[in-house]
Amino acid sequence: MNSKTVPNTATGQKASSAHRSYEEELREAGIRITKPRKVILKILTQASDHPDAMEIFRRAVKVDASIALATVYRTMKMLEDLGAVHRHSFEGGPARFENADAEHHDHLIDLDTGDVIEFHSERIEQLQQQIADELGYDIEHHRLELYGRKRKK
Amino acid sequence: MNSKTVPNTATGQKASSAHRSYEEELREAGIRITKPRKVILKILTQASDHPDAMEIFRRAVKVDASIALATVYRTMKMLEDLGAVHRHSFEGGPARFENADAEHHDHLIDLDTGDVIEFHSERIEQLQQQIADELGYDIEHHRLELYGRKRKK
DNA sequence: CTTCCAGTTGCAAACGATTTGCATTTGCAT
DNA sequence: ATGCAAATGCAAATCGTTTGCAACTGGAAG
Repeated sequence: MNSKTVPNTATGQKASSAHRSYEEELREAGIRITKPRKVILKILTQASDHPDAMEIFRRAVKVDASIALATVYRTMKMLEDLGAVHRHSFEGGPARFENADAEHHDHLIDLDTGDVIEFHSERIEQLQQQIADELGYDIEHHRLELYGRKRKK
Repeated sequence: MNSKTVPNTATGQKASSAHRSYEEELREAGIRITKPRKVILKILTQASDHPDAMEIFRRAVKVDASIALATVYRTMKMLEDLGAVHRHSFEGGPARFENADAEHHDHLIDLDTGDVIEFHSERIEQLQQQIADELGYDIEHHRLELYGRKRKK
């Protein structure tokens, strides 16, 4: 009860089916695969929502009570630097993460539930590009978030 | 060295010329106009950039050394609730504020300098609206930020 | 132009999210 | 098995922001 992929392509299986497993990525990058990391990576692989660090920590502790919150933060930072996950800082709240290997998309955040719905508009992307061009800038990345509530009726 | 309005309509005078002065707004809302508030409001009226609370505080202290940072935060919250200023939380950094009575616009943040360039695309607004419609949502507000660097050459 | 008190203030302590220092483990290449 | 840089857990530190509280002050009422 926290996130949905909207173009709703297939039928709701594990939304974030990593193409290349996280462990493979770490191995390729020459980064150690430790016990706490395994736990966190598994949680991320199974997650179909956009959990924040504390939520990941809660799920991790259930598997291995000795894992520290700091390790979750360190691991998420590592994965972000590696490009394996994306960090989103929605309105005020804590940063929330999602697997990076999905196609690019933006988010609509349900103000009542916190649910995150993903969407994508090629047309908007083009317009953004065009605007940056006109302003003489190269876009590194962007952020488009719609905040709203389910339409009544 | 921190913000520019891009459509660059007129020649760079006080970018945020409040239509209705802040003091008028407070008065109308039945909110007291105190000494520290006067200082902060003046700073905001003169600001042509998007200062954060600490920056507003620094400028305020030059005028009246006894002003507290907490007062700046409280005043900004008050103005935001009043709808007189907009709060933007760009990438990680602290919240930055701007006068609310300009026409709606989005932002391009210069990753090298922190400068904020404003832009507006009616077409993008329409597309966002359309997307929300399709998803069955009413947009409360949105956030579109482009992060980039000045194009080389 | 006093009086009065709810609204405001300054200050310091509390906060939530995240990061960091450090001494202790632990992957994993040898 | 061995060695050591990398990673961990823990606690303390940081950053931006909020809050409790006692002292202070606009500005409406007299």
